[in-house]
Amino acid sequence: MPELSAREKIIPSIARVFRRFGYEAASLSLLSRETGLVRSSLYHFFPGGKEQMAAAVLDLAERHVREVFMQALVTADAPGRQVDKFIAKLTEYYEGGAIGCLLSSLTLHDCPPAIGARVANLTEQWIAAIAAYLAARGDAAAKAQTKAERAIRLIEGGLVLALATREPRRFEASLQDLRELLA
Amino acid sequence: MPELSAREKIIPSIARVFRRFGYEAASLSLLSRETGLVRSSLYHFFPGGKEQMAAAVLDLAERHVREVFMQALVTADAPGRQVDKFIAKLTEYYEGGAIGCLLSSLTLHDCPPAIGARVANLTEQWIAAIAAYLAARGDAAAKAQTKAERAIRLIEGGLVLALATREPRRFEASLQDLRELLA
DNA sequence: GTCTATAGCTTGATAGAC
DNA sequence: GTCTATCAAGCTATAGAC
Repeated sequence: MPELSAREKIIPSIARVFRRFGYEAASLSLLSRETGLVRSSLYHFFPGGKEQMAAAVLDLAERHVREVFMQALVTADAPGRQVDKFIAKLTEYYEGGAIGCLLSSLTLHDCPPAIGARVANLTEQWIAAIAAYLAARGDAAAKAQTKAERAIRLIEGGLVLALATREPRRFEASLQDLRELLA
Repeated sequence: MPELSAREKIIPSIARVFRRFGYEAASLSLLSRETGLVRSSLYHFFPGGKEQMAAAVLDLAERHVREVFMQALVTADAPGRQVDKFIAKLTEYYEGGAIGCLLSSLTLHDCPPAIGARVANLTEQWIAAIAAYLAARGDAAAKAQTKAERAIRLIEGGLVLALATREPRRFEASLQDLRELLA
């Protein structure tokens, strides 16, 4: 377990603010409150300001998709339980449908072009990773791609519905559909 | 065709800004530019400011769901084409996946409690309306409810995916799944 | 690395002329 | 009904002490 730098330690807090408020509304005051650092201290770590903070958050999200979500699909505590583990990690990250997704948070509304491009890239990576898993399981390439896109839609649609109706259990229902899709 | 008041005429423009930018980031400057009215003129129509503008936009959206989307499910140009018409109206409203949904725009990020509550209510109305359609078609009540929630997830998830990857065609793919679900 | 202080702009909202 | 003018508060960002 490598020790985290002061900079790395605050990135999850920053990520939470972006997920909750989106790019524009994630003000430095909110980021300051959530990280426990005053505004100018944030500029010490991120001279590029908000945009650099968002970029750092996306770096972490990219690693999370690779090292947590996709890793769950290749290793599991019990044999044949990869999908269960994947879904457990999703539930954990999205707090059971109580908090939104970076991908939608940052791109549903306007954000700097560079950030939007990175979100698009990360989303494609995620789809490709799920498609690769399905292909390794025996699906034909085209079928795997279609199912992977459907999987992401299930996750994102379930989150939107859960947040809009304030019924987190609707995200859980979405994950049940996801379980069937990937099984 | 009832003639529209000056107030009613600008509401669609206001709606577009909220859909594009969300509640917080939909600034009066943006609303002013889109409607062609200066800020104080907007306050003439909406003394309650942004929150009242959002409420007016939700009133319109409620009517749209009832009078356009749900109406499509009960009347069609050709017999047995209700679902096709419904999907055509969705494509039109969401501009083929190029623009987001009010429901997600307003609630994915923070917004005044009254607005959040109204979005939750509108979402439930929409689910209930689709469930009622499915029940009238012969589905059992519980099955109709599950399928209706799945339908909304398909629409919302497809929009998020289309916007995040800047690939509007992914919304169209989502609507194909919706066609199968409702058929 | 963390802070105080401050600059300069944009925000939501109000007052009042026409 | 549309405008100009204005306000206090919030915003992003910078300078510089410790």
